[in-house]
Amino acid sequence: MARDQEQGAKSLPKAYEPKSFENKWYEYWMENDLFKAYVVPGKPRFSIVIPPPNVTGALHMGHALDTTLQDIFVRYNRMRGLETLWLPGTDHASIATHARIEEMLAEEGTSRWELGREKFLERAWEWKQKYGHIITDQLKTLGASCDWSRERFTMDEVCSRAVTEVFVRLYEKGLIYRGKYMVNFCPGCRTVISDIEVNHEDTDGHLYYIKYPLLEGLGEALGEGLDEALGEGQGEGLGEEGLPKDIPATPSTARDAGISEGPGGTKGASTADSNEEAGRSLRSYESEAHAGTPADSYTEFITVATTRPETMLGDTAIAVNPEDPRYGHLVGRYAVLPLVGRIIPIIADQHVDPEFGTGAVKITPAHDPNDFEMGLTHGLDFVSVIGIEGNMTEEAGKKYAGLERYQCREQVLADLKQLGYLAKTEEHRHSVGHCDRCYSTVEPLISEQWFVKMKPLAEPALEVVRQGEVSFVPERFTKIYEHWMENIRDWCISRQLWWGHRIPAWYCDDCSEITVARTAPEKCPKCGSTVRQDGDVLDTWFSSALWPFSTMGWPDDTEDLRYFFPTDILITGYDIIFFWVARMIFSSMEFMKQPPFHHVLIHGLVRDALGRKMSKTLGNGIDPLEVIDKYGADALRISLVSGVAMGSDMRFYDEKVEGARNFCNKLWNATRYCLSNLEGWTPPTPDTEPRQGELSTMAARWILSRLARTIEAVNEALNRFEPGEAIDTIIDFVWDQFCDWYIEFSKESLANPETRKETQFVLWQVLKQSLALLHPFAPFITEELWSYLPKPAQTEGQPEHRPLIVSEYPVPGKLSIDAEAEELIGNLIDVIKGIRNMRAEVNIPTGKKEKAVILAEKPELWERFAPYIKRLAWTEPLEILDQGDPDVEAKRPRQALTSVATGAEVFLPLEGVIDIDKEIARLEKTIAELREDLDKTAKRLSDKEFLSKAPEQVVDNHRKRHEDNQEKLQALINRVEMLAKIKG
RNA sequence: GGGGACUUAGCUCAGCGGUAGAGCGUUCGGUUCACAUCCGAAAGGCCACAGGUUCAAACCCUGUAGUCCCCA
Repeated sequence: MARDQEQGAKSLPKAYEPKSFENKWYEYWMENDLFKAYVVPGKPRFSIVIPPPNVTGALHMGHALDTTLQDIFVRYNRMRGLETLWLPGTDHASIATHARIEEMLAEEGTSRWELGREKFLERAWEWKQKYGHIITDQLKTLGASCDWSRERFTMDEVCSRAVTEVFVRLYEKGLIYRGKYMVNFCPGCRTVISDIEVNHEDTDGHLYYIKYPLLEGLGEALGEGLDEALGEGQGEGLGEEGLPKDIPATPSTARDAGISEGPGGTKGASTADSNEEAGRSLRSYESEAHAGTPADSYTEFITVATTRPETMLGDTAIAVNPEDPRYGHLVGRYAVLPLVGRIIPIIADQHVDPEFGTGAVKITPAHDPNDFEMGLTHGLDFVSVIGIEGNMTEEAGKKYAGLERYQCREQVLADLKQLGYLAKTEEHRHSVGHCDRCYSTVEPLISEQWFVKMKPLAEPALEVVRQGEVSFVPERFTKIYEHWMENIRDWCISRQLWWGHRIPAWYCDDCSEITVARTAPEKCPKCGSTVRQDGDVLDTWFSSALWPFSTMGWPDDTEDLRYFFPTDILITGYDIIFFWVARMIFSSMEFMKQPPFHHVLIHGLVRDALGRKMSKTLGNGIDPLEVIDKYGADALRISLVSGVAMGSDMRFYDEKVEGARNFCNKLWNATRYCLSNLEGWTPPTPDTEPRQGELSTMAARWILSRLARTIEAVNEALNRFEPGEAIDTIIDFVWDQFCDWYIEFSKESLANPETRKETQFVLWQVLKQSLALLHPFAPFITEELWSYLPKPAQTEGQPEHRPLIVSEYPVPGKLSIDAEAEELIGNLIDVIKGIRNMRAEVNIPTGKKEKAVILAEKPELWERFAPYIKRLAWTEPLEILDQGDPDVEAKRPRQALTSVATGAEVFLPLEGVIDIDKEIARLEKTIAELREDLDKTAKRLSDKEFLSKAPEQVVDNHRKRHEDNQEKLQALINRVEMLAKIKG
């Protein structure tokens, strides 16, 4: 697609119009397979997998940032010549997809239950085929150079096979188990979710104080109701065996319900067996005799405080702290549960906080995680009163069964009040668990689910990070990861959903046999009866955890795996370290015996201009596509990384993109300038091009030296994984050094036939390398401009003849630093700035020619610089005097503005125009500043400790600065004296 | 309750041992033959506070205060 040189600058439009070429280049890269990675044994490679976006999703700023960062490293490494794979794809997002499809069904007046599993899945697949590519298409507009031929979906055949394989292997190893535990149920998503999907948030609520009547002893309770109660109790809770899976288990007691500690189960719980005897006395008893009795029938009470009064229907104990003197005498006695009439024991447990409420708390083992633990420890009964979708169960009693949980709360409160049990109500702020996805209040309840036993898997995942084989950038995230891994709890992986990987477990219709297998068994291997598969699917993250190797064909030993695995880096936001990063690490350690990547680059969140998180509910999200439409993808990309440090949140606002777009326009026009001056010029081949040290103009030596520094700094920043620093370095170079200075200098040296060719070469060289340096950050504009660059005569493997994306990244070593040129041009720039400054102070309009005089140490050097000064400081005529000239004092301008640079004094003779007093004051100000600085350096330089301990380089710098300043100071002092004399 | 981050120019943020930086905004001046999506100039900072380490601290250490996040 390289253009014919003849077209040159003429065909490059005046203004930067990203829309006119961005799509074109993406198509070009795709058509030419330039994103494609090949297995080339022995060749160094770079690989990375995308954090698969949710297939239902639309691109948001978080994706834009994440994608930009990945593309920067991908393109950087590709240009460095590594075989580079960026593997893209999406995940199936069980819950989000369900939400979409079920919403559609609701609009049609039906539901997934009515439709049935198979029909529902058909609909879901249809939906996926139709809309599933939206987000990946959007990634393309951003410029993501993914190898789309390798695109994966977590539910495609390759990935699904890996999921089944992992499930079966972990089950066979005892690392996946099924059991009844306290889990989090989200009524909004209608499924159980894992612990990390619950967000605890302080919420305003109430603390209700409820009086529980005391009984003298168990004897009192063993009235008429007891036998009945015992009889009833035995049978309770077993009923859920025959219930469909979607209805949570409602066990009555730990024993009856088969609640076990299981493998890797809850800590500190004694076994059901050992509790059998001791636990007997801690049971509660249903008692008709006490149900619905008003408070005034009793004389003694113990008051408990609770934030969730509706759960009292499931209370099976009251607990106090064993150290609490207020309650010691009550431990071992019994209380009556108001409204219900259940007789419940008062127990002592050190976990009870005496400071909370009255120091006595009600225990609802089936509906609170802490109470659940206590229930196991003390062998309490488990009464489930809240069921699926947050409605009260039969066990809550006839009056409450079927009520929605908050309605029930109101009812319970009303009843308590009426019967005289509600002691008082207080305002109270407390932590409430919300669903990460739908924000519903999560309901803790006991249910039979599948879990991954985490401890054994966590060990190697911790070790590999501790050993530094996997490192986090920034480093502080290491601690966060380690802390989580060290305190990890078992992972609930079953979900009451249909869209996803169905759990490969089959239950016998006759016996209790569970078969976990890669393919469906025809009959129960134990008794030969029919079997049915578990109805649940796995947590979406279960499949995402396998992403780095499932996508490459595992469990087969594929070429891709052998060559591209493990990947090099993973780039993602800190919000999914636990959900995803941690789980990939332990999965990979278990199945690949090595980490899935070596560096984890963590970035922050993109916030709105006010620093708020972008959210649908707030409506403050900014659509990246709109930004791209307005400013171009390159501008968006630059604005997302420029000036941003890894790991910290950033604010996004229009002005930032505008600045980035302006930079693109700058580059565009700099290119236009270069091209217009390169017409008819052919670049030399590497063997005929001028050497850096042989260039005749100081400016050329200077810009190449600055370029050398830039190349080094950019590579260094990228290797430290700091793209924000890298892009800022490039922008500074292109704008402030190349455009503002070198291009301006070149206007002179191009006009001079002796230096024209050299200048053309340098312009070409600097522009070429700038485009290359910038390409990973702004791929479209750089590829576009690159295509206009003149190409040298074709030789084998010449990088200029390849598209920029697969050309060459500038690396340190080819250009060197030229200290002399940097110093001398630095002085020149100081002189030019000095003149501009003086002119501005006396309001001489930009562009108006004025005379200037330079008194120089090396007049011949300044003669060479004269054309630059004339042009850049609008100076005409420019007189250069030799400091060594014996008549210099006579020639020195008398009435003039003065500024001093190293090696040169500059005068603006404006006789009659200048105000001598004002000029003296101006110079005095500079003198004062210089003196202050001289004091500092003098103090340092007279400090023996500084001289002996500080590095030589630092001492030298101070010395040089001191001397330069002294020289300047002397010149200024002389000048002030002279002006004073003129004034008389 | 435990852990972490942040506090630098009016605003948004870089810098994290050796002369305080950028972008935006502000003020002044500019139709200079690449660019007004621009050019030139300027103003603006006890780098939160208090101690300590060091020849040298915005940067390292210890406290304090405020803001935010994560985990329980």
